[in-house]
Amino acid sequence: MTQAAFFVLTALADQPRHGYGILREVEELSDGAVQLRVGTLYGVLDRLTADELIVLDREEVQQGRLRRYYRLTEEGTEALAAEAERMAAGAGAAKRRIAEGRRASEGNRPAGTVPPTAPGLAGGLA
Amino acid sequence: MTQAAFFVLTALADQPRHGYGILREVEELSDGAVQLRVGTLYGVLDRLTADELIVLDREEVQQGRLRRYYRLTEEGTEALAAEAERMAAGAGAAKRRIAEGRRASEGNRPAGTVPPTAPGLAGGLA
DNA sequence: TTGAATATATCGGCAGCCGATATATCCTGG
DNA sequence: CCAGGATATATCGGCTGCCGATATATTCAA
Repeated sequence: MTQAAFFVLTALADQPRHGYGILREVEELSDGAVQLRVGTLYGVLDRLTADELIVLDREEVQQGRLRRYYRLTEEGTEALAAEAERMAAGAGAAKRRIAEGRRASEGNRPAGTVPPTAPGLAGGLA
Repeated sequence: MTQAAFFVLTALADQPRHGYGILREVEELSDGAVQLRVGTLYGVLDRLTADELIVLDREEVQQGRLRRYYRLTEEGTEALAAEAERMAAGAGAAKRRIAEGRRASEGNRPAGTVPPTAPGLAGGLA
């Protein structure tokens, strides 16, 4: 799953939204870190629809402007949950390895000089 | 940062590795979930080198076969840590939103019928 | 009346992943 | 002895997918 698809699914996870609303929501939920582009959105929407991860919920006309609302399917919710799990596992693996690398480059120092930052190495990537 | 680049950096986070070793390491650290392809690897390696996130550590000849070892630069370690942070935040945001969506679709039901599965809503996305 | 925000959509360029392919060595099994 | 698989490097073309630019239309504020 691409980054863009992940964020679209995430934006739709709590409630149905229309295209432009997804754009704003992704920016907000990522605290401005992720800016989903208009040119990216509709391709993603088409692909997610084709994969049946999202579905057209309804169409509304608000103040003369068409709003096309999408919502997650059950399959889409599962796919998003699985992806979130993989990302969390990947992030955890990276963090542990960085810590390992730091320990290795620090070399053997007199016992007790290293602050106990080391986390447990439990858990892998699904 | 692409997924492939992320996993290459992760594989290199604890110690220098050569190309083929990265391939095996990524598969192992992801528990078989991620299979980095040979055709993908060298492009990633070139780009990461150009971006100075990794650097050629040394070359060895083991049993007549060349091994080209790469290692993370300080910048590479920082970039990986930052990406891991973003991924963890994104994963957390997705999980919270899925939970919110579940609550919304469940509607108002008689108090006490819903098992207390709801996790804490702490943390945002950087 | 001009510009920004809202709202949709398309298209071409470019970046990047992947399968196929190539080359070469070493080891194991038949 | 030789075929096949693992180890190890690298390249190339095709396809997918992101992004900037562009187009259209309405509403509202300056």
